[in-house]
Amino acid sequence: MPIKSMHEPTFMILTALASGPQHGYGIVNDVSGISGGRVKLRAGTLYTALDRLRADGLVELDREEIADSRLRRYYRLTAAGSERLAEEAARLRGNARVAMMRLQSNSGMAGA
Amino acid sequence: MPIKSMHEPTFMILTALASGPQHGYGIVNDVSGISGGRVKLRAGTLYTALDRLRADGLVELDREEIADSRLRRYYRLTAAGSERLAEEAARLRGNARVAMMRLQSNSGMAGA
DNA sequence: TTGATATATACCGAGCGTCGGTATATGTTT
DNA sequence: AAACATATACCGACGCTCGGTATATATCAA
Repeated sequence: MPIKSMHEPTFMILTALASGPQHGYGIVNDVSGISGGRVKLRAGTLYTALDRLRADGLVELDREEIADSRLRRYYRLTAAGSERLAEEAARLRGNARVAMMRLQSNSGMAGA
Repeated sequence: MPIKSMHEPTFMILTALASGPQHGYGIVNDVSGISGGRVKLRAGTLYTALDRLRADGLVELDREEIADSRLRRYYRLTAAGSERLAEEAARLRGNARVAMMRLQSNSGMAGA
């Protein structure tokens, strides 16, 4: 069966991890930055997604640290996670391309 | 509030209509084609989405025809629908770009 | 002529992922 | 003392899609 399409928050989490391991809160901030403030990950979304991505083998635990007596749990992309993200990115780019081409070739059609 | 992100089937329906009015079944076939067979719109998804998009003012009824004693209901993008699709396409392209850049700069990191 | 496939519309329950809120806990800033 | 940032995690509600079903006509194959 064809690969099911991914939601934006999930895609952004994988993208955040594509530049190296990060902990949950770091992902939230990174995603906010790379999306121009558009995607504000909710705690519920983040940790639910992280658990799901781990179960799917796309993300795994990197290490745990204690910073200022607060736990930091770092996650990283697996090889499968990188592949999956690459596929998704290619799909998004393709979809964007088709839409833009069609919009452009019909840009002057109002009322025609 | 920021514009909520759109799911792939919805995006594809708008894209299909970006090249001109089409009826429901035509949209299904068009979307299958432009997605390389990846997105097979279900009847439930299509008509539910069409109703929602009409309620949101992104799509409107174009005309109705009878072909071979079967009803054909044509839909078209509104100006708001075109704008919305353009925004979405730009967003997708941006997301794909960030993901690809990050994957590329980390392409040789396995085991590092 | 019976069944399968294509065209064409539409509804419905189930499932999944996100949203929004809440809880817990520590450190810093006002 | 209150507010805010850091940091994790759970939970109910909501929305969109999935998968199945229903209806109806036309064509094509067994």
